Amino acid sequence: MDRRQQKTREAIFKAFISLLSTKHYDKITVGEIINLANVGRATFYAHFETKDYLLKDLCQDLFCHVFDCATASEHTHKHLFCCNAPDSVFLHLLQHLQNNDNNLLKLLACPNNDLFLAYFKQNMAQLLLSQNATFDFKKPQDVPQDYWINHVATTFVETVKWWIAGDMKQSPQQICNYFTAVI
Amino acid sequence: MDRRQQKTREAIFKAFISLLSTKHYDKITVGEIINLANVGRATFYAHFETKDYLLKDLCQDLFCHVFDCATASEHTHKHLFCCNAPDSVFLHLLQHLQNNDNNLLKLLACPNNDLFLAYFKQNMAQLLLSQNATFDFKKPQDVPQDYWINHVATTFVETVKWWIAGDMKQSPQQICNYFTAVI
DNA sequence: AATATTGCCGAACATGTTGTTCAATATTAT
DNA sequence: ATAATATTGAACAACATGTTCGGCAATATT
Repeated sequence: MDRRQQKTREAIFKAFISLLSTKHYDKITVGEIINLANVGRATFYAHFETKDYLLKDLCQDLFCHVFDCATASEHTHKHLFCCNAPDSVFLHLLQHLQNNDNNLLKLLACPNNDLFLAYFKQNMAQLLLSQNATFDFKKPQDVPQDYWINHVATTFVETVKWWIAGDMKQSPQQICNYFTAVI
Repeated sequence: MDRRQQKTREAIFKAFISLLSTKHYDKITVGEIINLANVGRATFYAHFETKDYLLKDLCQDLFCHVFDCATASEHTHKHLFCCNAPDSVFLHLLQHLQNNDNNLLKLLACPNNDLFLAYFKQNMAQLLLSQNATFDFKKPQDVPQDYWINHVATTFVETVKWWIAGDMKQSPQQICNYFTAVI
């Protein structure tokens, strides 16, 4: 890809993230984004059809990386999955979050950024499906599978939100314990 | 209150609910609302500062009624709470939902109506706090109280969402069972 | 019943946002 | 070098917001 495209794309992403951390998604205008990104109006629309697509693309980039890491870790540090610790994929994600990889933290802390959280949840559910065998044994017998998946994904996202809202005073391990305690 | 005010207020609420059930909150314009409600522009703004306040007021009206019912039921049909059935307040709410009281269903089924769901959750959490003694015994010992409250409220809201998304094929009792199974 | 108060109307208005277009310019690839 | 491609910035129409106003209609007060 053209170096120019990369530069503007990243500038827009960066400006967007920065704005998201200070105000609600709905209240951010394209004008603000392009000002902060120092990019022409026409350029913005050459990259992103609308603001909604910008968020979508950003999420795709972000989650693609994080969750690829998570699944890749099956191979790279497989030990996490081999020692009777079926929750470790969660722990792993929490540690990523604590390191604030990819500014995910900023976005999760945004006031009411529901669209973003929906994408997060969606990716979680997908991950859970693929990891199905690993944690399946926990599921109560008489509950539908999709209900269960949705519940676990939701609970994880909510747990993270709660963690961040409280300034992340607990360790990832501690949070992971809370999470597994209620699941 | 003046009869005229009531009429327009209700007309606006009705139009708003109707629109919400067909499209996303963000995409609804004040113009559409006043057209459907058959109300002048200035009148709308005499009643509601902005569209956000309209939603807020609507939620207040709705939840105030539903949750007042729920807490009032402690007195009116106290039997629900006296027979070793600490989950019955949930069942009670689910039955309300199935009857589609106050069009709550329509609103819950809306695509991505996160603000509304946030209000719902908030009220749930409040209810849980007030009912604390009733269900407290379920809480895992080593988990913070506010984390637990948030978790239960979230799970309930998600359960309802899942129920509605699947066209409410299960009975309230069945849903209540799922809910208690995962909690 | 007469009067004062209050709410409604609807049109017009300033303001701001969106998404498109276009010609000029700068950067990259061949 | 030259062709292809990305960026710019300004201008534009279309639309949404929230305010203002004088005239009108429904209520409340006496």
